[in-house]
Amino acid sequence: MATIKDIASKTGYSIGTVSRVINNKSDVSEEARTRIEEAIKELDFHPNRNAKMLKQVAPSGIAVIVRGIGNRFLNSIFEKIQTDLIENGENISVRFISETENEVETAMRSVRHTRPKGFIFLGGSLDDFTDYFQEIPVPGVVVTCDVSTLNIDSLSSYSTDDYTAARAAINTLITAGHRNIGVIGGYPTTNLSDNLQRRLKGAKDELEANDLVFETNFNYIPCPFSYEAGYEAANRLLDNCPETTAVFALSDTVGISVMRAAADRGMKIPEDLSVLGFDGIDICNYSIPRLSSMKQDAAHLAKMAVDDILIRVNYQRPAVHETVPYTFVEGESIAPPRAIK
Amino acid sequence: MATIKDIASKTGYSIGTVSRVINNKSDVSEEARTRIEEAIKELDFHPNRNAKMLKQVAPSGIAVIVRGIGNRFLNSIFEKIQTDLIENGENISVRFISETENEVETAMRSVRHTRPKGFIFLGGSLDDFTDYFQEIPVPGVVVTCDVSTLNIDSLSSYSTDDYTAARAAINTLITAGHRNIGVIGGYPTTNLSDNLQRRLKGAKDELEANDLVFETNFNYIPCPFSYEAGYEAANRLLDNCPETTAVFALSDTVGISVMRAAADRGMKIPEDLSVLGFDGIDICNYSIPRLSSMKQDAAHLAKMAVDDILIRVNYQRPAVHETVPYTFVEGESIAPPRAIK
DNA sequence: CTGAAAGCGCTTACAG
DNA sequence: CTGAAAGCGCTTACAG
Repeated sequence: MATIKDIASKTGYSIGTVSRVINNKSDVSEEARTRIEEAIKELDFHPNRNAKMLKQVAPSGIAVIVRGIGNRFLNSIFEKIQTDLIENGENISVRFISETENEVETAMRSVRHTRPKGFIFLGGSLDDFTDYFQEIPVPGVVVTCDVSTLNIDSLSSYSTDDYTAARAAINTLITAGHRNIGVIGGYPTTNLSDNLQRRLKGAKDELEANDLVFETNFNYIPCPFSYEAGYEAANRLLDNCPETTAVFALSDTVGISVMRAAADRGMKIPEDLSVLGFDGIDICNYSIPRLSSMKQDAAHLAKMAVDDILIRVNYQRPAVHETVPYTFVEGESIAPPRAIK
Repeated sequence: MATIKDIASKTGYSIGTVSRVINNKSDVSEEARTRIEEAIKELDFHPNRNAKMLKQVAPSGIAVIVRGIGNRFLNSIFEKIQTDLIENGENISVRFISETENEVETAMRSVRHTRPKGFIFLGGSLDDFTDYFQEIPVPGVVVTCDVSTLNIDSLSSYSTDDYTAARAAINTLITAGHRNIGVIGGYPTTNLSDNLQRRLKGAKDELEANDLVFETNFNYIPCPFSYEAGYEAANRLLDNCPETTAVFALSDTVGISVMRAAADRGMKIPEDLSVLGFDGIDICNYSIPRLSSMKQDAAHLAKMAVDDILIRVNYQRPAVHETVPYTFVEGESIAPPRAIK
């Protein structure tokens, strides 16, 4: 494998000069640049990144960490962020990690080894940031999860107002005439700054504000966001509360499996059961029936995150925490309950 | 950030000795090991991977390259491979790349920088391997794509027999009584070793063996594997051939959107239109109706790939190319055509 | 504009 | 069992 030395000896220049052309430094003669570039082509030379990073001081590029490998919603944000970043001429490195990994530890490793100028986190757990992010010397922004309560100067966040969106979701069902409403998805913890907890709290508060019940493991069934888990949870809910006429699913994936579970019980959607999802991923528009959903604005979130990091990477600016509007996307999965039709 | 020198001076040992305990070499006294390990904890020292890789000669770990970021089927294989590899105590590094990137170039960069012992490729394009894989000095295995025709000594492959599975798919529809069959998905190229091309060829051959037509852009509509593209393709197909009673979709994603498109045209599934997908991903079991599919055995593919690479990483063995059985998973999306009911 | 030299943080023979 | 030294492939002041 060709090294910088091979290029140097082949062209007769010193490795210092070769290094300068590799890194597009200005003080190199045209002739040197041309000859060295030719040699690089010829020998198929690629600088060893380890050696480069070992010595280089200036951080470069933006590191994106996506927490949730198969997560369609985060994937859709990622695709937009990638496009935006490339348009702005920034190098980008991505890591997809599973929900069980710690994104901030991943980031710390990244800082040590690849020295990015800044981070974008898609998804994330509040606790991970609380424990470690202070130690990371470059700015970051987290998307889909409000971290304003953490008060970390270098960490912005852009998220949907999950609490309000969830209240609106329940309200949509109530407005359609439903009084027997179930909730499925997520897991009950005490960390109320977590976005799923806000979603849950919103559902609870709106139900209770309307004198409706919200009881964990009765009409609220926690579950992970997979089809399988959602299906089981839906069955538990419908076993517990056979009079249920509407379900708010904390994610679209769960919403899809709720529809399936209902169908397997001979219920028609939306006539016998209304279902409302969350996120607004593409499958909503292709399921039968189409799944109504509280849609998070992925494109907007992506744009805010990119603009923010590109500025804060170059200028000292306080972190900002903003919320982007959600929209109710009407599908075909909500109708008034049979009784009042 | 603490370096190996800090540990050395803190403990009074030389950096050589510190390096030995970091790498679990045998010839270190118990006392040295203990004291150095303590210091490592205390100073929160993490070896700089760039420096390590720069010098280290012995390759380590298995690199997995997944080509297709949001691909549910490849994701499901990946999850199993990850588990298998961890159980075997192997370090694993993953890269998710998009279909437009070249997986072999990614691998070459990886070799240069992280020196893995071997590669597992999930998905892939034959052409990329043809051009470059010879230059990679460690063994590899590609999953879902048969590369036996390439005759690269260091490259195994495990795949579904796409050709036969596709013939069986069409045959299933014919057996159900269909004569007006459409095909959707993939793209027609000339590279017949590509797995999608085999799938396509299988469909074509089986149709023609039964005196049925297969005509690109008439009853075969090529399209990328997204809901949106599948939906449009389905509409084109049904516009072209209104008498279609069954569709073979080259992926489940496309199958789902075919069902949606048909429903939007007022067709009932399976009464008016039978749909058969390919891959057997989890959504098949949660769609309404459940999507019948030619299922690839993800768990089996994963196990074969891991066993293969773990052996060939340690012993000189010829590459092997094997095919794992597919299974027809019956859902609720296939019925006889109305006419003969 | 260019070269010579130091050094990034490690690993690895080589001595002892 | 341990240390001293060379060197991995680069970048970066420093001279000139």
